[in-house]
Amino acid sequence: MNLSLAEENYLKSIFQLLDNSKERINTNSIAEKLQISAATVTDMIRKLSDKKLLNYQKYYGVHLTAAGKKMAISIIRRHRLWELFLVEKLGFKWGEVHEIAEQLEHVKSDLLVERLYNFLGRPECDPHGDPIPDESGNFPLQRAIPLSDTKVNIRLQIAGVNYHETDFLDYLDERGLLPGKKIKVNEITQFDRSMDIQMTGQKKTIHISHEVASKILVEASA
Amino acid sequence: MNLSLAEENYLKSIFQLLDNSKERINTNSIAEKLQISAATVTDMIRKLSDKKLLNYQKYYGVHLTAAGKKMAISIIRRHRLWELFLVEKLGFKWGEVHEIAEQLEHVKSDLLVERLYNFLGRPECDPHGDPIPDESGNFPLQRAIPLSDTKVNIRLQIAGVNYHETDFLDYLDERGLLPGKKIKVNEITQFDRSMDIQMTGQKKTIHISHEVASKILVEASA
DNA sequence: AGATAAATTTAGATTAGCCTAAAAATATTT
DNA sequence: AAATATTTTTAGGCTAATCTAAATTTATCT
Ligand SMILES: [Mn+2]
Ligand SMILES: [Mn+2]
Ligand SMILES: [Mn+2]
Ligand SMILES: [Mn+2]
Repeated sequence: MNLSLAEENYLKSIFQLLDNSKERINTNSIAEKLQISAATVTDMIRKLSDKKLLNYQKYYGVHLTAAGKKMAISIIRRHRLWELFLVEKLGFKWGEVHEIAEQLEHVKSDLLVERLYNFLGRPECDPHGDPIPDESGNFPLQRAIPLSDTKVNIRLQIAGVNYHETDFLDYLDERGLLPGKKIKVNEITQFDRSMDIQMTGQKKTIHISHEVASKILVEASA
Repeated sequence: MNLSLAEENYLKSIFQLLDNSKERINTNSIAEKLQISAATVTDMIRKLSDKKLLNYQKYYGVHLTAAGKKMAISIIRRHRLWELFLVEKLGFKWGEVHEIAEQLEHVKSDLLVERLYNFLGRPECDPHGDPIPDESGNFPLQRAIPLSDTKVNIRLQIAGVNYHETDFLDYLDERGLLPGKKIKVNEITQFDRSMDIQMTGQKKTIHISHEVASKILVEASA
């Protein structure tokens, strides 16, 4: 099945909106995510339905078929591999890569993807800590939790973020709060749930709001 | 100026057809190169003419403006950098990369191109020996000549090819006749101008036709 | 020079992917 | 249960990039 750029973007967006939990999503949510009109979405989901990539029930939204899901995961895989390539190999910052990966993800060549995957060392996560599915479409287990859900004095490692706006990524960049970095929460202010955190081997503490902490993902560190 | 994929392909093809020598090229040659109808070409060159990327005189063909030439060179630069990336970094064979580079060349990001260029060591040639223009659009000097134009017993180095069909590249691949390899012509058969060549440090000689020799580019070797 | 051939343009369609406005269906509120 | 609001679909249109067939222009041949 050879899909157009537009079709691929719809599938990817629908997959992300379903979010492994919702049974079906509605026309308007797709329209909003892709910043196009609802009328256009109706046309396209009808087309994708004809191609058996999703199930569409008039007035009641869509969900992906197995084939549609497979395609969506493949596009996400490509996106994340390219993002990692841009950061790891070309020295881009993590806030700079999304737009470029939006283009690169549509390059059609299975061989290319597999070679890129190996070139990058068969990675499990992209620069933002998002999981990269393997060749078969299986996602690696994610055991990261929001920093805001942890307690003080536990050794943690930054795994990624669950919010991808460039401003936020730049904010973390400036403070050195990047994936792989080891940190510890020194104190949590009960009042506003803001926290003082400290990076392993550094004296200085960093104070971040609950809002920020809730967008940083961490896992237990050895 | 943000060009569509189609517009970029027209500019690249027109640049290649003009070949640094022709004053102007005609509608049919573009149609044939891009495998589309002449009527479609007329429409598109009118559009590119409106955008001041080429000069078009009805019934008398086109030639590129400075702006059009600059764009064309930029696309060729991207194409060749990606081809080199695929061969050097991802281990593709030189016959496998063209189609993928046809897609990658249209990814829009100047920063990406410059980072890729540096990642590859600011190269002067793509995997087929074709010159890669620098940031300003200047092509490195090419001093390679067809193998068929050389004499016997001169130390030569393979620089590239001037024919890019996969079958031909595979033929050279099988015989180890790749860019960088040092060779010497042992004997030229007057009758059909076929030649016996030998790779430096190897006993075995390889016999190739004039046709093949005319498609291999070589330069003097130290 | 006139006839014929070839190349080019014009005219009229088509498809994908988008739009707005109006109509229809569903959901929510009173 | 009506009325109202929201969501979705339908209808009709637009642009980019393509096509075929017909008309026109230029080039070549006798
Ligand atoms: Mn991204
Ligand atoms: Mn995309
Ligand atoms: Mn190529
Ligand atoms: Mn191309």
